[in-house]
Amino acid sequence: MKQKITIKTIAKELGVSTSTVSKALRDSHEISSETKEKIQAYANLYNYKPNNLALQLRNQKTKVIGVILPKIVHHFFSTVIMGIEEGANKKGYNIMVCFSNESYKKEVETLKVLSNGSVDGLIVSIASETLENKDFKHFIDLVSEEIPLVLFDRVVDEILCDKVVVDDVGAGYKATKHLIENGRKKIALITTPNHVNVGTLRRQGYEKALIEAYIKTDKNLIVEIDEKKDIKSQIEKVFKEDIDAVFAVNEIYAANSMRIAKEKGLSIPNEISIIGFTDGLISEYSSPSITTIAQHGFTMGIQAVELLIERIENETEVYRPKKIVISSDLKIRESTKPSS
Amino acid sequence: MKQKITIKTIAKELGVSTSTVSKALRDSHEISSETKEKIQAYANLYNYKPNNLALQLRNQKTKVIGVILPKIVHHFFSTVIMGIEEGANKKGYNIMVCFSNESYKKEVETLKVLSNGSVDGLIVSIASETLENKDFKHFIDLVSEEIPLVLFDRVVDEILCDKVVVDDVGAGYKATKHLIENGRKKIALITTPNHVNVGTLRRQGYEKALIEAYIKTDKNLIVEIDEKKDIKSQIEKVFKEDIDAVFAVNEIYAANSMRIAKEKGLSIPNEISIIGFTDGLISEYSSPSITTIAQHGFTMGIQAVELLIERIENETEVYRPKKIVISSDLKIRESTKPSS
DNA sequence: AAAAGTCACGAAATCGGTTTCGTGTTAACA
DNA sequence: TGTTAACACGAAACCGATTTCGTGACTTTT
Repeated sequence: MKQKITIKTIAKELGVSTSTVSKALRDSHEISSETKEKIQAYANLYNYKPNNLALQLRNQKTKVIGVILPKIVHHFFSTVIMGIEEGANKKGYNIMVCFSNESYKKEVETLKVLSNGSVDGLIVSIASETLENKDFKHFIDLVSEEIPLVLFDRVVDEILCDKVVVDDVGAGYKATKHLIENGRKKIALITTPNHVNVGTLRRQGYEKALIEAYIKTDKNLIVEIDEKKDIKSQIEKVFKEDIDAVFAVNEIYAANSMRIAKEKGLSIPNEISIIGFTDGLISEYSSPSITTIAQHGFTMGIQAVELLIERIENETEVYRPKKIVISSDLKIRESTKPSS
Repeated sequence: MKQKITIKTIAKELGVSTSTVSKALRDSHEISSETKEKIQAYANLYNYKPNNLALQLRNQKTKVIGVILPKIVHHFFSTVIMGIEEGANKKGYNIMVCFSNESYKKEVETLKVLSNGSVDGLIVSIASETLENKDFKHFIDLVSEEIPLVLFDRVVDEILCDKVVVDDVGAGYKATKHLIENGRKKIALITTPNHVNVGTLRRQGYEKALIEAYIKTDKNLIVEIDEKKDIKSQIEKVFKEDIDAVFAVNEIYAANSMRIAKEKGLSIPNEISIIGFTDGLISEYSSPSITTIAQHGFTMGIQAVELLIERIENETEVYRPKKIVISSDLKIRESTKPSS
């Protein structure tokens, strides 16, 4: 990189001190207008830009927010990032995005690197491996260092910090209830393994709706997907049962279910109704389009970042963790309708 | 944030100088093993972590790469980010992601902020507004400041820097040729406005394939989508023409075309074949699944970041801009087949 | 004319590290 | 015993900004 022009260069070149240059550039009243003009002209001419690192070091703040996500090729996380970025930008912050790729080890490392002063605060959604092995020490350390932290979507009670979550139980309930109201009784649930708690919560909602309708939950209708194996073949099994609806906890599972249903010659939504989660492009553009629970990722991002910046900028306040619950909406499309 | 422990704290506490602490922590031979152990033990106990900002300022490098994208809720850009992140991480870099949201103004601002010393180099895909008004001064300034810059996908000749692009002409040619080989003759092209040059290039490939097959290009079969208006209604117009195939330059246009075809009761791929661009989830999961040109976003990301880091770490070299062309593959699925 | 106040600027500390160079003490060698 | 070398550590400069405090030169007041 080309040698950058600094305050020192300007000072030497114009025969003044660095303090004078600094003050002149910040338009201080201490400096005569003559000198100011001279310095400002010079700075403009050589396109002087103050070095961010120096400012960050001196001010003890970076105006950067670290974001750690499990993955990104996923409509929900993409929209959350958009929200975070927009909210951050509005307050003059930039974001530094990293991915854990669902790996515990990478999460720990990334957290360590970012918490060394590179960022003023962090927004994280926990990696599934971490959720599985239940080791949250890296987060707890972070909290005890009092580095502002907001968890979203995938959160756990063990970590005492601000959180933004979807009303997963309510969402699972809404989805299931919608199917029941459509006259469906044999509803399959395609969900994640138990340790990914959002899956568990959505399942609770599912079970609650069934109980209310006096339908016995049937374990054979519930599939916990192991993402390391082939997804489609795992879902196929449940189609051997007698079912008239599928509730999938994400878009991919829903799309796979639909494909299987079609292959089996089942008409959607007549013979079988399908409902998904995450209102992404697949749901919108598949045919029939898929009824989903819209998670409002953008809103979550905005809320998370606003909460975080609030913490960063008002650290005097007593620390009492907040939890924001975003309600989700049912978006009815073509893949569900009352059974005839 | 809690007062962080610094080298100075340790020095004072143990009655040594800061230089001694620094050396001890870096395991210098200048320090006696006694002293080293004492200092290291203390540092561990209080969980000392060196302040990144201080190091960055001193070393004059941040180990951060800035990435500016036009948008992210887009499968192609998501995969590129994944590639960039993975490549960066492998070399010990982190990435700072920003979005221009296709806006010229935001692109200029973001570029200014990031080039103030916050990053060692930049990877950018140009905003469409910038392409439209052809004002590249902010990029040219960047290059003249010798800040390492790699452009990808959306690039222009006016900016002299490293570039990573898809073989767009070739891809457009491959797609069109595939349709022609399938016996299609009346091929509609759904593309972007002219200023987005990837669209233009793909169109060149389309025209080349037509010419080779002695098919006259028909302007009525070409639609340039204005994304500010409703996409679907713009595409619908071309369906009033007599067509037997559609080549769409991205996934969204392809999905919309398919939807329209279905609504019109045209059978896919028999009566009409559809081919898209960007091998994303929509193409994979829609039914019929869509034949596409796979852009290899992940590879592009990796290549871009490797090129950039090469520049950052070997600045002595004479500067001769490189251009890497990633070839794209045709991924044949259900939406195309020979006409009977 | 002496005291007080204003103006315009510079010296130096600071942020948190690293690194060069210097120095006092002790051990080894001639 | 005098010289030299090795050892273990500290002082200070440096990265690039900001900011407090001090000061010399004038001007104004009494």
